[in-house]
Amino acid sequence: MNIEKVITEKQKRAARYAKAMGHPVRMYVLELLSSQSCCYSGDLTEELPIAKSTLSQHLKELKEAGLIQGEIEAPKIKYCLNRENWKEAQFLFKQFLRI
Amino acid sequence: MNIEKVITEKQKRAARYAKAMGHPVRMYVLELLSSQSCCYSGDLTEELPIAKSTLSQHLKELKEAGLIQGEIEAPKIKYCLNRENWKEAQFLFKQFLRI
DNA sequence: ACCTTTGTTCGTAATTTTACGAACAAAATG
DNA sequence: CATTTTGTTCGTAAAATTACGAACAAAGGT
Repeated sequence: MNIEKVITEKQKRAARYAKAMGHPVRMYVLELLSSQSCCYSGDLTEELPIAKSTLSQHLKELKEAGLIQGEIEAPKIKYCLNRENWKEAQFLFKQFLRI
Repeated sequence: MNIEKVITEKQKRAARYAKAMGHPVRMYVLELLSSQSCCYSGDLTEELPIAKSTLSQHLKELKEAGLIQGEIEAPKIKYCLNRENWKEAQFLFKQFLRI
């Protein structure tokens, strides 16, 4: 009854993405990026009532989960969805939710 | 820049569901329930290599997020998806992921 | 060169999550 | 009525999450 044998890789990947989506601020960022292709974190700092260090942490989590990526456009950083992983997330949730 | 004004209720609901889905064990349970309409937590205890108290905690979280519900069928408890909220989750993720 | 802008990292703190075993509760079964 | 089955709750501990401000780093503008 090894955990590796019971829970599939797909389930783990889906859970990983879900976890990253599991905070209102991160959900906000993802939804923004899925609607407008990219944004600067400065915009987010202005819009969201959280410290920039906190936002930075949330963006880092989204990056580590593979859902977004940042591109330096000095002195700013342009964030976009990571299209490949976004597609995977779409696929996994589609299957999972049967939609 | 009130948090309530920036982040929508939908985003908060979606994040709440995502958070509940954000653990492999809970993902496993949800996927099982979406595939077979119901199960007994005893079955889960046998399948999953975790303490029954831990499983109970995960089921409680899924219940509190509104994704599942338990029905007493003494001495067991039968778990099913909460169809209404599951539909809402489907809807929210469908919108969010654009699928 | 200096200053401003932009964003990360660090240090810290409070809270939440995850996990376990032991104890407990409820109810069926012998 | 004692025992077994089933699952929750409690106590505890370790780790992760969330949040902030201060300090720092990088690079563009003056």
